[in-house]
Amino acid sequence: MSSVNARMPAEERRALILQAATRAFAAGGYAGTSTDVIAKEAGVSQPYVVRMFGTKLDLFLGVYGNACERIVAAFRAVLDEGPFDPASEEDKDRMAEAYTGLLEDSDFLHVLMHGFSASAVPEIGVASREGMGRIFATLRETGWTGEEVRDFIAYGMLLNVLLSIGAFDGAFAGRDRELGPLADLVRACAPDLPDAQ
Amino acid sequence: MSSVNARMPAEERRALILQAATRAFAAGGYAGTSTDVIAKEAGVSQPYVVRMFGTKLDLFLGVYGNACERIVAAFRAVLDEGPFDPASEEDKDRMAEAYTGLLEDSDFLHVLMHGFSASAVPEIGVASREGMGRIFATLRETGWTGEEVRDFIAYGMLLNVLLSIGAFDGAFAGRDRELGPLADLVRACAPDLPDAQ
DNA sequence: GTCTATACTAGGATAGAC
DNA sequence: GTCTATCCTAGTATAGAC
Repeated sequence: MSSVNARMPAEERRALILQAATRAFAAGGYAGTSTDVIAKEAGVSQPYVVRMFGTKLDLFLGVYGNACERIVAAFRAVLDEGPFDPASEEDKDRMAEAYTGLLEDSDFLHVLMHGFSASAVPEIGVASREGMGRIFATLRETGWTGEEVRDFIAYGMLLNVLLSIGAFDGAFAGRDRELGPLADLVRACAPDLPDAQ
Repeated sequence: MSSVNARMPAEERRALILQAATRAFAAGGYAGTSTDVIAKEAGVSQPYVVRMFGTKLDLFLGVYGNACERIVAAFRAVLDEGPFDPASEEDKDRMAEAYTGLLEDSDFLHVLMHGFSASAVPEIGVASREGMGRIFATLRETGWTGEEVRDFIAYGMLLNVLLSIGAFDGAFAGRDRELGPLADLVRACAPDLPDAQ
C-alpha cells in the first residue's frame, strides 16, 4: 500500500501492479484471487487494475509468464558464466543452485504451482507448455542428454511440490514428531541439511 | 446428472456427490469450483450439497483425501502381492505402473495438483503433508533407501506436472511441431513410447 | 431425504468525472 | 493517470416446506 493517488508514469505503475499481483496470486491462485485484493496490495483502485491489464486472466498471464521467464534467465546466466561441462558434478550443482536460488522467493514458487494446476484454462495451459518447452530447451544447451535434463527437472518438481505443501516448514527445527514420515522425505530430499535436533 | 428427485439412502447419495465433486474440482480447482456446478453434476440441489458436507472446504478435503488414499492403496496393493525385492528393476516397474495406472484417471491427477497448489489453505496444507507422509512411509516398506524413494517420487511429480499442463496431449501424434522443445522433454520422460513419425 | 426461496456478500467489469 | 459510482452476475449458506 503506497501513498494514495500519486501520479506516476504508466510503465512504473504497471510494474508495481504486476509485483502486487504476484504476491496476491501467489497466496490465492488464479481463481482464488480478486482483482480487488490486488488493487489494495498495489495501493490503487480496483477498476484501475482492470483498466490497465484488460482482464484478470491477462494479469495472471503476465505474472506467470514472468515466473517462467525467471527460470529460463537463471539457467541462461549459468550457461553464460563460462564453459559448461555436462559431465561435471560441480557444474550440475551450479545449475541446481540457480534454481534453488529462485525458490527462496516463495511467491515465485507458488505462482509457478498455481500456473501448473490452472492449466485447464486454455491460455494458461499454452503458457505452461511454452514455458516448460523453453526451460527444457535451455537446459539442453548444457550438453546433457534428454534423460539427464528430465531427471534434473524431475528433482526440481519434487522440490516445488514439497515446498508448496509446506513440508520443509519447521523441518529440521524440532518439528519432526509432528511432520512424521514426511520429515524423512524432507531429509532424503535435502540430505545435506543438518539433522533435526 | 441422474434422474431427478429420486430418494436414495444418504450414504449412497453422499458417494454420488463425492464423485461429482471430484469431477468438478478436477476441472476448476478448489477456489474455482462452485458448489452449484457440483450440485448440477450430481443432479441434486445446491443447498443439499452444502447441507450434506457442511462447507465447500469439507467437501474438497473429502475429495482430496480420497485421491491421496488411492495412491497409498495402490502402493500397498503391490507390496501385498508378494515379496518385494528393493534391488529388482521389475519390482520397481510394478510399483511405477501402480502409479501410472492411477494417472489414467485425469480427474485423480488434477485433484492432486489442485490440492498441492491450494496448500496455503491451512486445512488443505495439513492434508497434503499427511498424504505425502503416508505415501513416503508406504514406499519405504519396499526396502528402498530414502534417496531411492525420493527419486521415485520425484519422477512421479514430473509426470504429474507434465500431464497436468497437457504436455502429452497429442504428443507422439504428429503435433511435434506445435509442441516444439516440449516434445523432446515428453520423449525423454517416456522414451518407451513410439516416436512421432 | 430433498427441494424452493431467499438472504447476503463478493467479484469483474464499465462509465464517466477529475 | 487515476478515482468514484455503479451494474450485474455469481456464489455460499440458511430457513423452512414437503
